[in-house]
Amino acid sequence: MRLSNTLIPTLRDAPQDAEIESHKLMMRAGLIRKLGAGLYTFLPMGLRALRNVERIIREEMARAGAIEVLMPSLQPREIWETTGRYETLKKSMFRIRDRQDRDMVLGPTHEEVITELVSHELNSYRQLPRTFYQIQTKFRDEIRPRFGLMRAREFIMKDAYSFDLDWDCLDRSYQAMYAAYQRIFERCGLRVKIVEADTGAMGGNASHEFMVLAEAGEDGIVECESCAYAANVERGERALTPAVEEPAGAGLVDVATPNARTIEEVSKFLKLPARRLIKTLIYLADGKPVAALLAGDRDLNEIKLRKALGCTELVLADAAQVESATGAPVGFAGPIGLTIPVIADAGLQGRASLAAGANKADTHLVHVSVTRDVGAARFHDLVNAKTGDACPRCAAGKLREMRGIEVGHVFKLGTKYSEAFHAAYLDANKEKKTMIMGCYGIGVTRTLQAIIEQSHDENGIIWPAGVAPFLAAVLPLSPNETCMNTALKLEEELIRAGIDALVDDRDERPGVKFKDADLLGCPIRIVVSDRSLAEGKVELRKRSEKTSQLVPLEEAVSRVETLFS
RNA sequence: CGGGGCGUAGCGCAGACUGGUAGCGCGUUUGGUUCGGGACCAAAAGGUCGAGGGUUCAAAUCCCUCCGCCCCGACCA
Repeated sequence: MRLSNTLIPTLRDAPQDAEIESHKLMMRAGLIRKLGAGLYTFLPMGLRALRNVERIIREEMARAGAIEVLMPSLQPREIWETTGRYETLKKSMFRIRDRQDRDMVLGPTHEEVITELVSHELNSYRQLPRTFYQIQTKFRDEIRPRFGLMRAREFIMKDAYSFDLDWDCLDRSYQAMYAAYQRIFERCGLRVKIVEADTGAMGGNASHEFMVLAEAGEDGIVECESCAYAANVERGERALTPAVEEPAGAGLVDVATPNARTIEEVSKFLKLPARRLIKTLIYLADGKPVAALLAGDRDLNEIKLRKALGCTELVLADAAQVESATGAPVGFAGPIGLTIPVIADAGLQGRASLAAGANKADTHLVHVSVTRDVGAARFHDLVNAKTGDACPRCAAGKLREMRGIEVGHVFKLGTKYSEAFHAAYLDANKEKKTMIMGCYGIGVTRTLQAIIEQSHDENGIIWPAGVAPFLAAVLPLSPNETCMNTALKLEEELIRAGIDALVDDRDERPGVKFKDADLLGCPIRIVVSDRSLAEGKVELRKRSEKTSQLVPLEEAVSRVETLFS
């Protein structure tokens, strides 16, 4: 491909709305352009790389025995009502009406569609197990689209669904997908961390996320320094050092703490470290107030709290609700004397000599003993694990926090969807059984951006060979016909060898071509110029390396081939 | 949805407080010189200043309404 015959609009400066490196580079290298919030056009370079990711996925899905289908994005409301998700996902779905006033949705995912299909088409144990997948555009009305393709409103996803005979069978399907995912991300040049994940609203009982470690990642991860344990913070646990009962000590004392509301202010005022304070948060669980207790140096995990309470809706109480529940303004809530239910983080069990709000304006209590003063509370794991906590799996390990971009997610779903759609089969004994499902997603467009986030330098993108839009960039440097013709001939030979090459045939100075070549990030750069041509040679350089080598012109193609064999 | 910020040429920005009819760098076009890490000289094109309304002799600038975009938070398969 000649650069002058395509559209690769590189930018010297990144648009001001691009925040993270990968987003800036996708804009600067002319991969994508924005149409609106969370809506992007793929330009030729972006599309070529995207197709490469898709190709890798298709190859690995085929190897794992999954079957490709393509389902509609536009879906009738009814199938969403079948599973009750028309209500639960209402806010995140784009909903539209057709000319007959029928309610439709733009599919945010396809469990309903595939299960509806399978319920009609598969009905014998002889036809199972089966795994279907598609690569399809999804639509989600994200509260806040951000970071380019990382969280878009329209994006491409590979989603796969397994239909199994029983739970053992599901385990095998799950394993096959898990292994396929490892291969896919490896071939994409990504280093991924596989973590235990929360199953969220999808239901099901086991789940792993494939995370690309990156500072810009939206997900928090905790991992053990010495064993294999790693989990999304949504679910990550910590080992509790056996609850040593601290002596209760002196009785409760009121202390005036004027205007000290936050943990930081109270800590400073009482000269106590945050971990000796009890943070009391008032929540409304399905509309009813409840107090959640945790140590001052901890962050509450709402997913854990919701599970512990067994409620569906959980919102932090507003100032008025806090005041009516505790009798004190926000900042002075404490567990003692509360009439609402109290639930406490297990890490507080046995602790003493703590401080807590007194449920009275400008007042805190000191010498609080959890056992003596808050004994009636229920204890559950309610907080996020953090760096330095003990590993829940191995004795010695300490946890550390990291951030990641979720590029893949595998779930054991169970029967939530197969039951709703009566996806069942007859077994060898003519008994009717419900299929067991798994589902497996890869954010394809997000993966593309994650590759750039993980593989770039100050000059631009460094494409891994498997996904590069072009494997080689050919730069005719000298402004004469010999040089240009040599470059074009080289391109032909590369194509004949099955290597996609991009020839920078623009009438530009060397510096411009070098800068753009670095920005575009093709794995191999071939410089053709009078200087080396005089000796019958061209210059080869890997994008990932600083040094180049001179090779005879006629050997150039074979040298490129060996670099990637 | 709450908080904050932004919207002026393709991109990055100044001008706004203190109203007087729009500017800089890069990019683009033409001509010339140049040619190994974003060249130089000369000439030029390109803007309903996000939209609508108001105040004023006069609005990019002041006021009101709306729209779009970004960040933090809440939220979320």
